[in-house]
Amino acid sequence: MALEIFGDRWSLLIVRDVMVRGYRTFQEFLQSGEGIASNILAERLRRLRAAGILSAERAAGDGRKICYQLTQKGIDLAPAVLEIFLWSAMYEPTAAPSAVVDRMAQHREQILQEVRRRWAANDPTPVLPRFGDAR
Amino acid sequence: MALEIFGDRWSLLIVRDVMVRGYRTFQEFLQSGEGIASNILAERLRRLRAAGILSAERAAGDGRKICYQLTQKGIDLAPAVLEIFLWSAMYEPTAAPSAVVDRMAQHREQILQEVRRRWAANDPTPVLPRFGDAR
DNA sequence: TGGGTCACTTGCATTACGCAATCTATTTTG
DNA sequence: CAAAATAGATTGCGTAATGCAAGTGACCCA
Repeated sequence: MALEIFGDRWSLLIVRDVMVRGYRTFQEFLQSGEGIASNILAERLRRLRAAGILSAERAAGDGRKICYQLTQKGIDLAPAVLEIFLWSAMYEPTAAPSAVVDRMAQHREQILQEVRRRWAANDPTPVLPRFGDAR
Repeated sequence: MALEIFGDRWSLLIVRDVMVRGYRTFQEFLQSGEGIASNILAERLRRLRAAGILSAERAAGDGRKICYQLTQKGIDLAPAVLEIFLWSAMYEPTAAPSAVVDRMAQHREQILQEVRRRWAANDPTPVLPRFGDAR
């Protein structure tokens, strides 16, 4: 399995954040509340780019910011991310309300379509609210 | 997400091995060809038990062996493991033949049912052959 | 032009990991 | 029944990864 890439605590979390929370910049990842250190974040972003999962370009309008986005290879992780989320929500009491989760579990394809649509449209609107923290 | 549990290189690999390759004992995990060290394996098995994903009992017939099995919580990881496998197979050239993978991708539910059936029946027959190594 | 922001980088202490050897309990062999 | 073998796991030790705080250079804004 792809655990050379995801075999660590942060990489999949970054992918999820850009995928469903619409995060795009270093600061957003850094302040996402999971507590990743800045050097580790930089290293993971570099690794994800090297793996062809993220792409990066300077933000139009603010030359300091770098805008990270999922590649096709990256967005193709959506089903895996969704399944891990659903499992997590099923067994970790602090996550999203179970009614919401149940509904999500019954409409997997619909959710994936929406995630893919937002990716294609470059729409950073979060797919999910943050429910405390659904980590 | 459940990356306190899976945020490392080995835990998900162990779950996959017991889920689809039918591995049950310390030696089988150790010799699975991924190269995990014995101290790390012991620690991961302990952690997975503590997380309620694996259960362990002495093997009937040979009191030295310990037979690890997935709990309900563990087998519920099957969809996530499958999606990660499919993604991996899609993007890593060394994995299983693409015809096999394509067929799997089109019959997800069927495969999951088979995995669950073998779990319920305590049938250790591998679901997949090993294709070199589909890691 | 000065202060703030942004994406990192650096230095250093702590922790995790990989490897080989070792230990205990149990089983098999002679 | 004693000796060798096997299974699961632990220990010691060197290396790599991680966390934390501080710093750097490019860029933006008043």
